[in-house]
Amino acid sequence: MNAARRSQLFIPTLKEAPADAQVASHRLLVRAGFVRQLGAGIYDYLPLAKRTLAKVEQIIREEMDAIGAQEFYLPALHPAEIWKESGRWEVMGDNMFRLKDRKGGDYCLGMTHEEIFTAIARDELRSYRQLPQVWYQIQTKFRDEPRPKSGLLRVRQFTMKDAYSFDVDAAGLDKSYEDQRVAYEKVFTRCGLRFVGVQAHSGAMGGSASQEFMVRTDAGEDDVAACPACSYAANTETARSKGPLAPVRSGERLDAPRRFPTPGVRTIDALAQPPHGRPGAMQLKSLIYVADEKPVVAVVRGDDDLNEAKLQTACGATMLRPAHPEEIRPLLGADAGSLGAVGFTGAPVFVDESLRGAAGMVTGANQDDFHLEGVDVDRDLLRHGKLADLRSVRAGEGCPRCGAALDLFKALEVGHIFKLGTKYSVSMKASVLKADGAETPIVMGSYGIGVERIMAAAIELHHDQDGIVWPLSIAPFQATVLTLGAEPALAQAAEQVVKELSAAGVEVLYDDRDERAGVKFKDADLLGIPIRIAVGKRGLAEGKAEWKLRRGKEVELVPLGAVAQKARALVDAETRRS
RNA sequence: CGGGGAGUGGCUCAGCCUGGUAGAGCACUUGGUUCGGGACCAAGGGGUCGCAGGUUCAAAUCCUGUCUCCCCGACCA
Repeated sequence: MNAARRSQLFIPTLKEAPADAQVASHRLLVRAGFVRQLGAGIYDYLPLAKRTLAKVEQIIREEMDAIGAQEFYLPALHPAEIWKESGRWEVMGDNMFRLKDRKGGDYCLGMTHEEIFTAIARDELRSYRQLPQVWYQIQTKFRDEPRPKSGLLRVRQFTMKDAYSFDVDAAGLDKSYEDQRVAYEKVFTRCGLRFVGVQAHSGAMGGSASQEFMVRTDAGEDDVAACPACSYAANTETARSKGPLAPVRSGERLDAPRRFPTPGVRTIDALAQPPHGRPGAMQLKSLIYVADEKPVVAVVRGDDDLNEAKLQTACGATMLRPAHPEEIRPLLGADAGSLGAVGFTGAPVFVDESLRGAAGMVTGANQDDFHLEGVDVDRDLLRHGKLADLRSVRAGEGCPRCGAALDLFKALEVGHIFKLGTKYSVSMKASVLKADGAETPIVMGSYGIGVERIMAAAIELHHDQDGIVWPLSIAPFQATVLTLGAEPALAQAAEQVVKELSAAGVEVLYDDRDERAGVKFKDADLLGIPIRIAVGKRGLAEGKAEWKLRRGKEVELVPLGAVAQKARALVDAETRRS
C-alpha cells in the first residue's frame, strides 16, 4: 500500500524550531518531524527521514549497480589489528572512536572501510583474471569530529555509500574512476542537487587524484574557487591562480639583510603602520607548524593566507598542527611576531612559490623587537628552503587555465572520489598475478557519498519560508491529500482520490486529521510534499479537487477522476532514470 | 584544545542581579463555540529548576565542582 494516513503516522511537527538549530536544513528537519537530536552530532531518524533516506539509497544503489558495482555489507565494529596493518590506527588519531572488548582487546568503530575491503581482496583475489572488481556498501560510519555542527551537515554517526575498485593497472583504475564519476553525476542530478565537481585535496586518504562533489551553499564548510568562464573548479585546499601576484619591491636592494628595531611590533598590521610603513605585500610571514611531530616553517607573503592543506601536501605529512608557543621559542629564539626563516636551517623551510624573485622584503629577525629588511628571497631563503604552493587563492584572482576572475564560494561536500593507487594494497599485501606470472599490487580507487548530507543539501537548496520543497525523487511522499472540512462527502471523495493515486503507484500521504484547513495547509507546506491535492466544498461541488505543486503558486481545479493520472504523469517525468 | 553562551513541564522562554518553596505562550486532556492558511472560551494534567556538594532557618536564585548542549576559533606571528 502506497498510502499512509496522517492521523496514524508519527510526524511530530513543531511550530517553533529548537533554539540550537542554525542552518535551514537542521531547523526544517526538526520542525517537520524528520529528525530529533540524541547527542552532539548524533540524530534519530524518524519515519519521514527514513523514507527519504531510503530513496536516496535506492538511487545510489541503482547507479552503482548500473556500472557493475556489487553490494556488500561489512561490519562497523573493527578489530584494531586491521587498522594497524595499514598504519591508520595511529594516523586517524582522536577522530576514531575506540573501544575495548571484555578481554581488553582493542577495537574501533569504522570511519571508512578501505582496510576491510582491502583485506577481503587480499584474502580472496589471486589473478588478474578476477579483476576488475568494484565493491560497495551503504553503511554507518563513525567519526569523533572535533566539532559536530550544523545539524546533519557534520555529525559523528552517518551513513555513507562507500565503493572501492580493484584493478590490475593504472589504466584500469582510470576507467573505474571515470565510471564512478559519471555515476556520481547521475546520483546527484537524480536527487535534485545542483553541484560542481572540484579538484580536491586527498587528506588522510592518500592517493594521487581526487575529486569532490560540492553543493554550493553558505551552510557548507568548504571553500571552492570556480571559474565562471571555463570549467576550472577546485577546493581552495588545492586551488591556484595566476597574477596579480608580483611582490612589491622596496626599491632598496641590499647586499645582505639588515636588522632594524621594531619595538612592540608583533603583527603584519603593526609593521604596516607608521613609523615602519612596510605594507603586507612587502613582508614575509613565517609560520611554524608541527608535521608528524617534526617542526616545519612556512613562509608566505604578509598579506596572503597560508593554506594548511597545501602545507600538508608540501611536506607530505599525515598530521599537521600549528606549533605551540613553547615549541617556537626554543627553536627560533623568539616568539611569534618576530619570526623569520632567513638562514634558518633548524627545520625544513617551505616558501610560497609566488615569492620567487622577491627582494627588498621585511621579515622577523628571530629576536623579539627586531626585523630584517632588504631580504632577497632567492638569496636568503631559497638556498635552504623549498618553493611550494602554500597560499590560499582569493576571489577575483585569475583562473589558472583561462585567466578570468575566479569566483569563491562556500560549498558542502556530498561526495568524494579518490584514485588510491597501491597505498593500501602494498601495506596490506593485496596482490594478484599478472598474465606474465609476475605478482603486482592491486590498483585501488575509493568512492564515497554522504547519504544524510544529500538529504540536508537538498533542503538547503530547496526550501522557502514555509518549509521544505522536496524534489520529487527523494520526497518522503510524492503527493499529499487534504480534506478541508469535516463533511463526510469530503472524506469520501478524498479517500477515493487516495485510492486511485495509490493504485497508480503514487506514494500518498492522506491528511485525514480533524484539523482546521489552515493547520493542514501549514503542515503540508512544512513537510514539503511535492504534489498537494486539496478536497474542499468549493471544488467538490463541481466534482473537482485542487491541484497545487509545493514549488509553485498556481492552484488548478482538476476533476477528481483525473487526479491520479495527472500525478502519475508528473512522477514519471521527474523520477525517470537518466 | 582555547574562548564565549546556555541547561527551568514535550517546544520557545521568563523568574536568578536583590534567597522565602515555580510562571507565560505553544503543545496535551475534557466540554462548548468555531471551521479555506497554525481559532476562541472554560476547566484540567504535567516540572527532583542538568547533576553533586556547600552556605543558610530557607536555594531555581549565592559558592564550588562536574556533566551536557550550542556558537566562535582551531593558525594567519
